[in-house]
Amino acid sequence: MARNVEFNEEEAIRKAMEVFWKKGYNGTSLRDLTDAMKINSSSLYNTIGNKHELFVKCIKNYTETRMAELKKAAGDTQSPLQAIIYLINHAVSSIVDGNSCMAIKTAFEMAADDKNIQAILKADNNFTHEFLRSLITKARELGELDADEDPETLTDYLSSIYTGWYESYIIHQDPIRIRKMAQYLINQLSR
Amino acid sequence: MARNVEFNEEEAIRKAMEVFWKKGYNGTSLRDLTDAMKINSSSLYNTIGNKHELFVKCIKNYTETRMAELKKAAGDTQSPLQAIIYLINHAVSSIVDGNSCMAIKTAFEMAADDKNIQAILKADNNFTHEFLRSLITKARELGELDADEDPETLTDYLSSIYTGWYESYIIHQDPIRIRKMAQYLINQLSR
DNA sequence: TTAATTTTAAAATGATTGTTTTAGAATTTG
DNA sequence: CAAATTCTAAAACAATCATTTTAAAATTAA
Repeated sequence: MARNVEFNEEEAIRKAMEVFWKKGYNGTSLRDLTDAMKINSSSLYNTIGNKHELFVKCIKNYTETRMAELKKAAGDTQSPLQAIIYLINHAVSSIVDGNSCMAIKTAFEMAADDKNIQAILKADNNFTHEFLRSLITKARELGELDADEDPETLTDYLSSIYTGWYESYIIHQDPIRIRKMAQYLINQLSR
Repeated sequence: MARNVEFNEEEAIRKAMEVFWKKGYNGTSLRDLTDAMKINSSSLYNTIGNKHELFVKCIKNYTETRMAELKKAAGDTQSPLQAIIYLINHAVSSIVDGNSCMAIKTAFEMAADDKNIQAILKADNNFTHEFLRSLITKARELGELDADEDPETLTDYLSSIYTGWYESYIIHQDPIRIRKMAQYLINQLSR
């Protein structure tokens, strides 16, 4: 009948994601995107859709990759508290690596006005929440963690805490500050 | 010699700030601005400057207003710990009011690429830091706060913690979650 | 009042925005 | 191979972008 799509859609979306990640939705032009994806705009509109639809695919790709990574990290079932500490240190590493989190940037740029985007971020958030909560519950059962607060709140508290660390790093570019805040948090949990 | 500027520059900047605050820098067009400011673009360019210069004035206005509010709140010198708790609750109120913080939005949208903006946010951050640190130091001298961690780190920890609460509220729109996280933090400090 | 000067509104600027059309090259299936 | 189909590249699209120009209205000081 006819030929197939020439470019690799997955790879093209990954390229587009990098651009959106760096420049934000409104800061990215369609030419920025097609340049990075190395495809013509007609191909883009034929196979993927318009700018907004492309962005949705990118942010979904981003959150799904993160969820997969989290699942993988779960495989190493050390003690639950150690797993939590591992996750905190993992966050620290990605912060001081310099590229800010795309989900956070997107939340502040778009989620208040764009219910579609908001729902995607919410799903991602809920996944992380579930994941963390299960670790916290296990840690309490094993006596690794105090049982003085309800686990839901502690989960919320933990899963939102490092957003401010990203902001701090953007503004001050100081890895030591981030590491110290993380250590402070870990000390709070461990005692 | 010649006539004076007709419009009130301060008020015009305040109007512009509201637009930037809501839509971000890249999401705001010059027409959005001149419509809100109720001035012609030629007047804008003659008296204030271009879009970026206007934004700088807006974000400066925002941070300066916040600094003034913080100074005012300092006047009520209750116990330093009570002052800290007051500030936490103040943050909660402004979060659940719905308008996200302009400084945070700007940090994630621009500060990584725009050193000028970064410096303004850094100055604002340093001011808050100094303010909080002095409260923390006093609280420790009065025995209201444990002296087990260095005050710099605790200050960093506190001043960055509510950025994640803003994000949580944008995504989940749940005031109770924010209040519980704040209460958890206050309990951590007070015990 | 008049000359000098500046502000203003409206229109024009060229560049860039996101998106679509046109036309032809490529590929698949019968 | 040949017809059908769908892809791709390049150009065109109108709309909007930030910014500037034009020209007249307004205000000031002499």
